[in-house]
Amino acid sequence: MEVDAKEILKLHIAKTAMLTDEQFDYFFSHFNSQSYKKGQVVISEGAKVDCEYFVISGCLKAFFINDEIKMYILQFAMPTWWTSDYCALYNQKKATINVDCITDATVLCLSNNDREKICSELHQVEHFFRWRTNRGYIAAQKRLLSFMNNDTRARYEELLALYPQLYNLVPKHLIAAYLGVSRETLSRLYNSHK
Amino acid sequence: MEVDAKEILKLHIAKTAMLTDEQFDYFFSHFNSQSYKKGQVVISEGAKVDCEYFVISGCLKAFFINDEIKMYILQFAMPTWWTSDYCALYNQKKATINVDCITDATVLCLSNNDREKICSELHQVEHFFRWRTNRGYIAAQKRLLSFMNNDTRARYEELLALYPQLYNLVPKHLIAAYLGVSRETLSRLYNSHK
DNA sequence: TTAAGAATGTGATGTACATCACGTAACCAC
DNA sequence: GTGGTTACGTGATGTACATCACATTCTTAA
Repeated sequence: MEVDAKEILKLHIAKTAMLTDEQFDYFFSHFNSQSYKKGQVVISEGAKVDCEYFVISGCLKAFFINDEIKMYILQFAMPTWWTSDYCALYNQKKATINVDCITDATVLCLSNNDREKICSELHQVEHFFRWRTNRGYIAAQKRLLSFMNNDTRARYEELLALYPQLYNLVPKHLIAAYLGVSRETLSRLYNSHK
Repeated sequence: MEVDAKEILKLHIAKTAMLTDEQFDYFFSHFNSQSYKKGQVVISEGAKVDCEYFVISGCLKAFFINDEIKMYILQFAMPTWWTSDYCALYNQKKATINVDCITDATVLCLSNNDREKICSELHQVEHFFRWRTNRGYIAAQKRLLSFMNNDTRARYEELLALYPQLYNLVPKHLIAAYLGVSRETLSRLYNSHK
């Protein structure tokens, strides 16, 4: 399992950065493996945020709760995805969002300090994180556009096209929370024909 | 003017990265200064995207046109902001969004190739761009949350709190296009008391 | 100076959604 | 198995918004 996780991260990094085996081993030595049960909380609003998380297996969600009532999902985190409360992490603030596990999950944790340390020690690691964040930025911008431009049905179909696994993996009210509509509306949507 | 621009960029970079004067001069040598008139197009959909733009003066907008009808504004770019079609730029694709000038403007252009070149040559430059993108990512995520969570009035007030200059600088239908509502709705919104 | 085009206001009407309310079915714990 | 919680469907009603239509100013160019 440990070995698997290391291999998964290695392949993931190799797509963007060139690291020698020794460099990668050094890089990897800063990660801690962690296992969670379905429903377990990883980051909770108001708490201190120390780490970001690289998902090895399972599925997490990053979400915001408004007025203690409505939940909005910022991101589903599947294997090889990164997640955290980046706003809190990078600015050393208390968490404003929550992260928990939709299924049992294993992740690799990297602390903020260690990330900054290895980024300054290894230029290629800094390069990797620049590109990773870049892709995240582009994805967030696309989702923003989709929000403004498309109606709920189109966004629903877009989501399932992007993550076909999601339909069977997560309960529908979470999909609704990602799309930003009520579960009732989503239910009516895919039960009406077409 | 040239001197001003250089100084503005230098101060901007210094907030995130430590560059010696020679390093900064070298960095700066990759930028081209460019002036535009109000209404001039910087990037148009379907065209090749070569550069990103650092705004020295004036105000630009990055926007998407849907079905040749409705416009959605992704970003207003004010002095010391960066803008481009990053999706197209980083993936070497044709532009899917447009960028043009709301007012007369001067910018510093940096080509994709040159950015990658100086990023690999100067670790501190890579560091700068990682942080810049990071801030963009966090801002995009916040805006996404605001879209899901807040109604139009709250988003309108949020926008004006963030950019007080905007109210007098840009026509209201552009503010509506940023908020993702019709200009009629926005008009009714701030003309109804409260 | 004038004419044309933008930007803005405002009414009337339609609609996609939220919300509330209630019901049923599936899952889990003891 | 039984009771409790979670997931999910579906009707009725309300509302924030889009859309269309038209009037009014403000801007700009010839």
